[in-house]
Amino acid sequence: MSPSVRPFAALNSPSEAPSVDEAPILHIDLDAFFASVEILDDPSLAGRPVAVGGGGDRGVVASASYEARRFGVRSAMPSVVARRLCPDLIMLPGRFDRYEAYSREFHRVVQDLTPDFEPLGLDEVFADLRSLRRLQVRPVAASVALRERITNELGLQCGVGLGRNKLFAKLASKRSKPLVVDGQLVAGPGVVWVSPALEARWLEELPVRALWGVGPATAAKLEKLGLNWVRDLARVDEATLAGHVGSAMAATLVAYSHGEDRREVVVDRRAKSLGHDQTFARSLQGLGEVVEAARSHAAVVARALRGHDRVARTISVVVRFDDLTSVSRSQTLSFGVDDEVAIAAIAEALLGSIEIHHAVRLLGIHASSFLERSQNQMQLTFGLDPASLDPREHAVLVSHDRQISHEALRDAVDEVRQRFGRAAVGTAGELRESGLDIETQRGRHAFGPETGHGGS
DNA sequence: TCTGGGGTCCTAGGACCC
DNA sequence: TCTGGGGTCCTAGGACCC
Repeated sequence: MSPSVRPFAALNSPSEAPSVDEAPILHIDLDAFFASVEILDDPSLAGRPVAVGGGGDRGVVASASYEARRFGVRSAMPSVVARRLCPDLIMLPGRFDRYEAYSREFHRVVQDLTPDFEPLGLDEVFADLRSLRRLQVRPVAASVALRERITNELGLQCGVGLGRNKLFAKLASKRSKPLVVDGQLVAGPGVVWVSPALEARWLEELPVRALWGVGPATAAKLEKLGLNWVRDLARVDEATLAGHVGSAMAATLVAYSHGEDRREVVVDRRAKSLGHDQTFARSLQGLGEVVEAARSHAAVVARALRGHDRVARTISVVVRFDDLTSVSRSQTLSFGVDDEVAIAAIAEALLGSIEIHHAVRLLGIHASSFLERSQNQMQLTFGLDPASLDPREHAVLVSHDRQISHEALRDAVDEVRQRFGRAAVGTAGELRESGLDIETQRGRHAFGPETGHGGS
């Protein structure tokens, strides 16, 4: 059931146009973004069912054109299913450099309206309009102009939502979009404002699943409690709810059910982690193949870290088996790394502690606990008496070389192995037998269990 | 129909410090 | 002999978002 609230229908009525204080938060969402970029770059695709995503047996749809959606194709749907629903579906692998380029242009247009905006992924933005109060900016007029510029300058369609907070702005932008009804495409209103007077009516008709943060698992828990609608949440005891969904989620849900959302528009959100995951078309068999894959993963992560001018103190690995169970391991170092040999060494030691009992369909390596690269050495020395440090770690500090010392890294790898006991060491031995020792990669680093620094 | 890859945040338990 | 409470950091796993 959908809320019986008209979209903002009076764009030409100044008396109904909200002020910045009535509609301070704006949310824009580009329509079918990846698929639309593909169609712009290849106009022969226009009017045809196009999806971007993984094409193989294990792929999913990342973005689907409205023509594809008429057949029921949706984001996150397995590609196998999508092709079944739409045999003529044109499945494209995705060109993220292009999407990033369009995304930058998108942000440039938003920037012209206000610098107070927060991107979410490549195709969405929240903006806080309050700094425009004194410029007499009217949110609806600004939204209409924004849509026009995005259409004219980028060739992309989008929907805009306006509301008192992020919760309502996002609900509104969703309502602004085109809709597929009985296989037919119905145009959306383009700009929707949830006026404060109508907030309660919007919430009244909304299923819990429509709220930010409520996915399949939480929705199932709520359903068991008889909580299917947002209005049900408004009457629930928060402490009781917390017993089922955790205290943070309970507080958030109860607040949302009353139309309250304290989330700010955060302008300079900096990444807190960065990683690379890959699902293999053919699952990997045994530790040797997994370790080999980890090398190239480490190189990807290292490049990304350097691209962001960061070093990471924490390296994590995640392995997903064919039975879809996952295991992760992580290690936090006393220093940051951004070097593929170092990341590979830590990752391999962590992988050595995982029992590879099934074929491996996914491997991920992630980096977090960032330091500014320029701070790495200083961070270590600040407040520390070098005399209290392990002499080998001290060697890192006194070296002004950006590269973490051989010895410090070897100690870190040893620490991983100590944490996980003999099994990890034994597994590392297997690595050597499989000829995958890390010293093969660069020649001067060797982190075998007992070899010390070998190398050529 | 059977689940990607980029991320964020939360939780619970344990270690450690004061 | 048996036992505090708060705070921080780390780890593993889970859920969610685009």
